[in-house]
Amino acid sequence: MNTLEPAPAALQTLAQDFREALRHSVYLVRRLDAEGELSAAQLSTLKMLLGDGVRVGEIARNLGVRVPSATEQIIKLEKAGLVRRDPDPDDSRAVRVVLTAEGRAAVDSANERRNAVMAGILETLTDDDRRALAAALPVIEKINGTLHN
Amino acid sequence: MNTLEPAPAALQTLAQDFREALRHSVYLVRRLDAEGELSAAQLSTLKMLLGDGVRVGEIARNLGVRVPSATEQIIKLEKAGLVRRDPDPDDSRAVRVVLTAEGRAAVDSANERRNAVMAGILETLTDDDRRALAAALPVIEKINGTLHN
DNA sequence: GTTCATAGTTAGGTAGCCTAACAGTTAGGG
DNA sequence: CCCTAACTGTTAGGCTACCTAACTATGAAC
Repeated sequence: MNTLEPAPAALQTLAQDFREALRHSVYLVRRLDAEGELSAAQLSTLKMLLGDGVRVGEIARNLGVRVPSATEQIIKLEKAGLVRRDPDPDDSRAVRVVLTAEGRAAVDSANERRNAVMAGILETLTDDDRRALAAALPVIEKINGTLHN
Repeated sequence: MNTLEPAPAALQTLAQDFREALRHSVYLVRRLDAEGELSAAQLSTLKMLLGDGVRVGEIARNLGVRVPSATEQIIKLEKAGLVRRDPDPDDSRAVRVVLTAEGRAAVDSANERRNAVMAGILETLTDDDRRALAAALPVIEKINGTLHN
């Protein structure tokens, strides 16, 4: 659209290719998550709780989902004994979700298992490949950051 | 685990970081798909049909889903008038799924819209960022390729 | 010409997301 | 004060996209 850009065609191509790569990666993420005791959504939720108690709204915002979706995950996790819902001392409307000891253990083991699978894949790459990947990571994170408005 | 590796810790870290980046990217993909006339699953299915007629099993394999899931998508697309199911002349058990003219148009427009959004994001990066990203793309594709067994 | 394998559909179930409607709590203005 | 508006979270109901199991129909092998 903008003829002042140096190489708009290259940008389009990169956009297309990157988008395609991400689309395929969704399947990879799916496979990493498939054989786990914890679903992707649950693991993401738990990870967020590693600090102190977190409110439901904040969990939803960080996950990029609506509040009811976060509530749903939290209820499942609570039933599984991985989180606890404490009343917020400062605001009795709010809830502070905190990890239980089991929850913490579950995060650790799920993370380790997934990382091991990914490390296994990365092991098959060349050093140059891994360097290129590492160099692009901050960029990908920057792109992902676009989401947080 | 393997002490013979030159830098196992770095590999673990890269695995962890890359996994994290991909996990976040799922939300980006979700956003790209959200405001579209075509769902992600439908667009992926349609894209695969740009060549000649493709069999249901092949579509499922390429999408990384089971055959009934592919059937389900195809039926929806057929109802929307975007694909046709022709009998396979060589094997009457099989079905050849082909794009209709509307289907082709839908792929094009959906692709263009999504690419434009992604290009808009990439535009905000530096040249170095884009170079790093472009360099990593083949690596990411290689990793994704791991899926196809 | 049974028997076994293969291609696809149908049926029924689950996870994870959504919006709309609700209940309880807080905060501000008359 | 209290009444209204804003906010936090839950409940209810619905959708999409996946799954497994069971089925139909055709093809292949012997």
